[in-house]
Amino acid sequence: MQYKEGKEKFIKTWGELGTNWGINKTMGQIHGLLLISTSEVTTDDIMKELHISRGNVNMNLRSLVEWELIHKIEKPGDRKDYYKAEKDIWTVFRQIIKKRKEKELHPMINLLEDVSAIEAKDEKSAEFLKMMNELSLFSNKADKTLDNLVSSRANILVSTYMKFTR
Amino acid sequence: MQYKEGKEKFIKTWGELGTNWGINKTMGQIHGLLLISTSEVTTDDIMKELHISRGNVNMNLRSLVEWELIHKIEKPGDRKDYYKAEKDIWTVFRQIIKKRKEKELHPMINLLEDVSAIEAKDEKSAEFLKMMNELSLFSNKADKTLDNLVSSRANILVSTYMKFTR
DNA sequence: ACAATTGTTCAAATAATAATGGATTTATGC
DNA sequence: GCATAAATCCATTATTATTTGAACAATTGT
Repeated sequence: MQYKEGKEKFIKTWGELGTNWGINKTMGQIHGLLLISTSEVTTDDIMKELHISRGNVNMNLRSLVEWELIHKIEKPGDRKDYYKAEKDIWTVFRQIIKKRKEKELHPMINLLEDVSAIEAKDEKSAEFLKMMNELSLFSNKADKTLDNLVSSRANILVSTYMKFTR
Repeated sequence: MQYKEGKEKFIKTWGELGTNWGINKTMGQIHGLLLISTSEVTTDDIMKELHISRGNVNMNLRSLVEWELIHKIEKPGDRKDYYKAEKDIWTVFRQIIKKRKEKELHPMINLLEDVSAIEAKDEKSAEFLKMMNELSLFSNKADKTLDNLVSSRANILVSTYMKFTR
């Protein structure tokens, strides 16, 4: 396989993967492109490479920066913006977990707390409360577990471990 | 808050959550409805409750059965199909992990293996291979970790643990 | 101050995804 | 085996999400 083919396959697949992680296809493709770039890239580089419009690139770059998956680099004496990806995979993973926790887990935890306020006056509401309680226990446990994963030095531990288990 | 309101909020939120987990909105809502039902439900029950068409219910019930998040129940002397949800949250979670692993992680692992076949003949391809290797290490580690999570008796352990950490 | 370059916004167009509802198939009781 | 009820399929329609591109704003060098 040639480099070019591999690159294209990777970008395509990375984009598809993104759609399952709260990252849309183009956003994923841009991220994939930056991940394998040896140098910083500009909006025009991306437009040319992925055949997408300036507006699209701009919006998705903003999202990626917001997710802290890429970094903007301003060069003195150059009015272009340059971007480079966070290349530490573990950090990328943690960033995504962090974002998804905010977007998904927390609203659910809040909801479960809210709806626990109903009265258990019959079988239906009793069953409902029972399920809400189980979901609460689970969600809160998951929240804590993910916090550990994200905030801890697990980074180093896993990176080291990985070297021995490939 | 009344039961009815709580129920509606839960179903709505569960549906929205689903969209982030490879489960579409309606599929999530049906799952939510079954999760809090005290008895087995039929297609007509769901149509009435969620105001959606028979075809839609049918398609999504099939997906839910395929994901093993709900079970079909056939009653002798009754030609209707009944459904009930898997109510053990840990099992639900494991089922979703299992499905997503197949759908997302495995294609990625395969891709990474494929593209590792390119030659490292210049800086770009060397960098590319380096990143593919890091992603491989990470993906394979994740795969194994999730396997443990899904297949092991962690079920019992976590359920027990959860009782003490709420 | 002006021209040139780059970045940003957003309404409209397009594409992707999901839902409908009628046609068809399947299963069951009589 | 026939009538009927339920399930399934799927072409069409509706909805939602994404992309475009042109207008506008910001920045910098001259």
